[in-house]
Amino acid sequence: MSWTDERVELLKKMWGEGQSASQIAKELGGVTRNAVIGKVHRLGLSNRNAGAAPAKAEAKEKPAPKAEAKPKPGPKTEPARPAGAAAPAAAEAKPAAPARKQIIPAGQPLPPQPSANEISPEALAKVNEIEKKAKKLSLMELTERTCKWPVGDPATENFWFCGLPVQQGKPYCEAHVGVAFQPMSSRKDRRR
DNA sequence: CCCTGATTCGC
DNA sequence: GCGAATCAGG
Repeated sequence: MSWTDERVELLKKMWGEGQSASQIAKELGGVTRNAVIGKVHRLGLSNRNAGAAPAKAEAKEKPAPKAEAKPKPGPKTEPARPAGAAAPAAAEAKPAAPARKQIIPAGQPLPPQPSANEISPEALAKVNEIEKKAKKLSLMELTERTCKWPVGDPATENFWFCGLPVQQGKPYCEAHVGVAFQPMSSRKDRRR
């Protein structure tokens, strides 16, 4: 595969969105993350920060900068370099969820959720919290590293998958891993 | 161990 | 220019 215009464009786009090199590589296909990173650097867009945190002051090194570089030969004042400031990742506009109270209905045919088991109350609270931040992805939007925790009623319109970054290895995000993998305890009364 | 980006350097 | 290998973190 070669770096065609399209591919480079997608690379720029994704990198700008903060996607990781490996994700981009995967998306592009035919290249490794190394290739992506290499390209990113060659394109000179390694800095994902444009005009942010110039705090650091490093003007040292290069004791003999022979030729004098004229940083601003132009007479006009330049705004430094807006570079690819791009969008700072403003969260997607939430489709103003009409039915915001999607509290899980009573023990319905819900997936793994141990319903009101005795999971760490904290864990549950945590889940409720992150579910607000959930990406609310559809089945087809799920990827290798998006939390596949289902939320809502599959038979309803307001059904989606968490979609947050998964915990490495697991199929769920940190919060959901917390409630998904419980050391099955409570139900120890197998009166079979 | 999984991952991340950064750099090097032979091609 | 390209990207595998390697490095340096998390």
